Amino acid sequence: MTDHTPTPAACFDTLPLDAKLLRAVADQGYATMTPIQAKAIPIVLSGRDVMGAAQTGTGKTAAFSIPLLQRMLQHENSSASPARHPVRALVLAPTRELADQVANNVKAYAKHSQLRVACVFGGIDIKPQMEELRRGVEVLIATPGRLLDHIEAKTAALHQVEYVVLDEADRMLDIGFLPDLQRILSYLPKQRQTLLFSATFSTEIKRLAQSYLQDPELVEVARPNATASTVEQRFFSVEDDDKRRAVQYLLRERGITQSIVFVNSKLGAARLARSFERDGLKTAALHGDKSQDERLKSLEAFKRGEVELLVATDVAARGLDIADLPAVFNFDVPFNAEDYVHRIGRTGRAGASGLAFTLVTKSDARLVGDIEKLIKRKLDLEALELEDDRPRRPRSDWERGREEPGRGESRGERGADEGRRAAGPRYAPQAPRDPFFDKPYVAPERTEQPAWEAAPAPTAAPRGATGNIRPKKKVAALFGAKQTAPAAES
DNA sequence: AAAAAAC
Repeated sequence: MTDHTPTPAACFDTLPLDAKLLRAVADQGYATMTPIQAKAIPIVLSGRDVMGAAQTGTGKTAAFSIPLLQRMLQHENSSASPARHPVRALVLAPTRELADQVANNVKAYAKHSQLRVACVFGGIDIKPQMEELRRGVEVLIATPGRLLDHIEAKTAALHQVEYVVLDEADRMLDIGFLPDLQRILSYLPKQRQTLLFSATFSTEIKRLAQSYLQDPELVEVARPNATASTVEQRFFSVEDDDKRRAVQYLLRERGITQSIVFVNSKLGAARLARSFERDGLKTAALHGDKSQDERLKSLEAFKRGEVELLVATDVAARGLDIADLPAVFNFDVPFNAEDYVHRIGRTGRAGASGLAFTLVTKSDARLVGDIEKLIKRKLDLEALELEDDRPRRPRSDWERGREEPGRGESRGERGADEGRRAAGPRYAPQAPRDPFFDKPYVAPERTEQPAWEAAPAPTAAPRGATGNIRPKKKVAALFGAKQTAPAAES
């Protein structure tokens, strides 16, 4: 008896796809389908509505855009009015960056066809978008607000839409886009194919699907709340004041060339980015208080490898696809456990391995408990013992402001901590001793084998060797007995 | 506690 060998992944060229699409897929370097593609593409080709649960980074965009393009190509010549080109496919996404990214993917798949793909979102001049729409667009990717602007300005005619995709639908509901979605969908023909993708199937999502999808087929590849097994998740107990140093320590310790540092507030992101920049790290910020132009520039610089750290709010948590991103930091524990899953989903994409480091302070105990419940895993906290041999700049006024008496609860603890710090001048400016801080930042080379894979393997993490990371403790042990009873109270 | 989106 032969034991069952894994079934070989199906290739795109086994699908009944137009040669133009197959060529575009091959141009992208894809041969085999991901699980969601293998499941969803035939269903979409059959014309059925789809309700898809797929983690980001699973090839979701290709899973819906390739079969939709195929269906559009099949009917390319049957267009009633060849002179005019109404929007035939509409894709809605929750954030501007996501819309832009989806559009770039769809454009790549459509590049050998005559189908025109455009993207509209807010924060940038509407006039070029109007001009592009006026010239004619078959596939439109949009964020809801700006699309409504175009509808009102009568620059987007949606009365001929045949295909609709609601991407990251749960996020769109979170943001409060439901009224906008309802309005947009009311402009569309009832006779259409609708695809809905969501990380979770909450009651709200189910209700949305019930209203706007017809007899949808459920496509589920990974448990919606599962985290990629290829991501090494570590939780470090730190104090607020040590977070920045902890990040820099871990970057060095694990040889991380690039990472996203997630924070909970826009202001926090701006400040932290400035601090890292002052520390000599090539840093960019990405949050909703930046102009759209700056946001796109930050993201592009990061994707090109010119920027080492991207300090971001949850605007970057979902869906963004950054190739070979070795690590993600949760500088702040996210308020919603679900966002934790999305944040760490930026790394370890497409089967690559990744690191997800979360910095936990005492006040985060409850949030960590929420994460434990969501990912159904017991989490261990590790203590970082940061040596005080790092060159430090004087703290900013803001940082000093944080030490006002009466803020935070860790006054007592801090006394002992200050004693330890007294061993070395913590903030005294001095010449950098560490080559890490000396050498100018060099953009990491994009190679087949990412540089970080050469870094110490997860199991060979030099914790013991350096003695800088103390053994793991149960969350409960660090935060008191409250955490031991995960059962919902009251 | 906050973030995301239209002006």
